Formats: sequence, C-alpha cells, structure tokens
Amino acid sequence: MRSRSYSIAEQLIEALEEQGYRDTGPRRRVVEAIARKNRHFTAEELWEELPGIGRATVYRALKLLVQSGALCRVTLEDGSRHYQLSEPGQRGHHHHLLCIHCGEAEELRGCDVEGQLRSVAAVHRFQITGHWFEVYGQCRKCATGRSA
Amino acid sequence: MRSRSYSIAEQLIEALEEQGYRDTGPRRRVVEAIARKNRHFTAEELWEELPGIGRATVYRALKLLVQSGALCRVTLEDGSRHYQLSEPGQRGHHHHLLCIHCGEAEELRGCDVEGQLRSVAAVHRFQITGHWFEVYGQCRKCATGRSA
DNA sequence: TTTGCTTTGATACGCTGTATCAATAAAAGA
DNA sequence: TCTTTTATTGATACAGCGTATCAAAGCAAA
Repeated sequence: MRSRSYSIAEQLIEALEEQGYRDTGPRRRVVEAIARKNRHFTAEELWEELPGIGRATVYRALKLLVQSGALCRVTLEDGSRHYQLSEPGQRGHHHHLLCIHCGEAEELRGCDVEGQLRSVAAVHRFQITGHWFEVYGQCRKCATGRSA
Repeated sequence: MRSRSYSIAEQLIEALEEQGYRDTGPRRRVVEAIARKNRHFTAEELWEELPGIGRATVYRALKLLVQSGALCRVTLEDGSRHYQLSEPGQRGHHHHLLCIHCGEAEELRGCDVEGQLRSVAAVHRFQITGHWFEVYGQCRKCATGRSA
C-alpha cells in the first residue's frame, strides 16, 4: 500500500490551488465538510454545518470547486440545485443517477448519450453544443428496502 | 378546408377549461400573448408584454397551463426557466432541442432515451422513476447564418 | 338580484444566489 | 522578521424569481 494517498479534503484544496486560489482556514473548513458528505447536498445545508463561516464564503467555495470540476452541480426534479463530489478521475462532463430517497448519486455508465446526440443532430440538422441529462430513481438498496 | 380549426389561444383556454378553470379576460390576454410567441420565453418576459395584468396572474396562468400539458417548462443551460408551447398532440413527456440563438425549440425525435434508460437501469440496478434531458445548440438557420 | 365561488392584482414575503466593501489573512519580498 | 501586495472573508444589502395573502372584483347559477 502506497500511503493512503490524499484525503478527499486535500484533493479539493489542491483543485483550488491548481487554479491559483489560496489555501485558507475557512476554505479548509468548507472542503472538510464536503468531504464528510456521502450524498448530494445543497449550499444552504452545507452552510448550516459551518457555524462561523459566512454564507458568501460557502457559495464562493462551491462555485470555485464546480469550476475546477472536483464538484459537480446536479439538479433535482423539483429544480433545486445540489452539489456532489465528482468521482476521482471523472472531472469532465458526465451524468448522474440520483436516488431520490437516500440521496446517493452514481455516475452514469453504460449509456451512450453522445452517440445518440450525434444521430439526433443529423436528423434535426441541429448543431449541438451542449446537453443536460439527469436520471432519477431509487438505488438498489432503497428499492429493495421499500418494495417489501 | 375544414375551418381553420382552433386558434392556439383557444386551444389553451380549452386546456384550462378542461381542468375546471374559468375563461376570464386576463387569462385570455395571457394565452393570446403566448400564442403570439414563436420561441420559448420567460414568465417575466411575458408579463412585460401585458400591461395592466398582474404579475401573479401571469405566473398562475403559466402554472395551470404547464399542469395541463399544453405548455412545457424548459430549463436553459444557465438554469433559467423558460416556457414553450407543446406541439399539438404531444402533451406527455418529451424532450427538446433548444436553439441558443433564436430561441427556437424543437421537440426531439430520433432519440431513444427510454431504451437507453432501460439498459442503464439494468447495469446500475437502479429503479428509474424519472429523467430530465435537454439538448442545446444552434438550429439549422442560425448555424448556417453564423458559420460564414 | 342575491348568493357563493373563483379570480384578480397589489403587496409582502421567502428562497437562493451575488455584489459591495471595509477588515483581515496569506504570500512574497526586503 | 517586517512590510507590502494581493486575495479572501463575513456582514450586509440587494436582485431575481416565484408564491402566499387578502380585500376587491368578477362570474355563474339560482
């Protein structure tokens, strides 16, 4: 075993530093709170867990982390904005499966969105520049726990 | 030719009446303004075109029309909410191709989202209950007009 | 008409996110 | 270490968007 590598919090701080932002006390507290999360969360929710930290600071940190790709923004069915850690090595564009019960968010595999889009572009003669795709449902654990 | 059938405005009023809502003066003005639109629009934008009509009235009418399926809500890349007439006979769930320049919104054909979702559900063992999919780009006219 | 219900518009409010700005902290240089 | 420079912070005000409230007005049916 090759050291237990970086903690999640450290990786987030590093993502900020890579962009030229400083490693400060308040930011550290924000990323530590994010690292403790095991589900997607809202900005407000995060802020409530950080007494003494300004609301603006939390929003700012989230924005920078999303910019860096370390965090991603997901939109729930009701339109509310949540945030979620990107899986390691997965900073580019990707999609999520969001569990509406436990809040688990998996990154989507086995779905050829891009391929579909190419065919759509051809059919409609549209020049596609972006898309947004989220899938909602129940994860395996929640589905089995509740279907009984 | 079999009369020019209903105007769009009348169809919208009808969608409201089907749900038990009344045909009133202010609502008529709202649906007429919607019928004049040939692109997606925001609630605020619509309201500005309707001097004398209360803001709440506009928002209320939009909500009812979305409920009825006659109008659909689309989300732009920046997260802003727009509205758009559903194409006739297309009140259920469907997806859009949104032109980021002219605001044209086509309903998406030739994309088997549901089929893809079934395979995703199998791979992830997720019980899918909903999804959200929007595609952004330039329509044919805007793409050719600007690429020169 | 009268009665009962819906709708309206003005307004206040709530939620989420951003701009402002003086005070403070971090980094870099002497 | 001290100083200078620049970024960051937190309080606050504000902006955008949508909803709740409520008295007044409108519509429908009797």
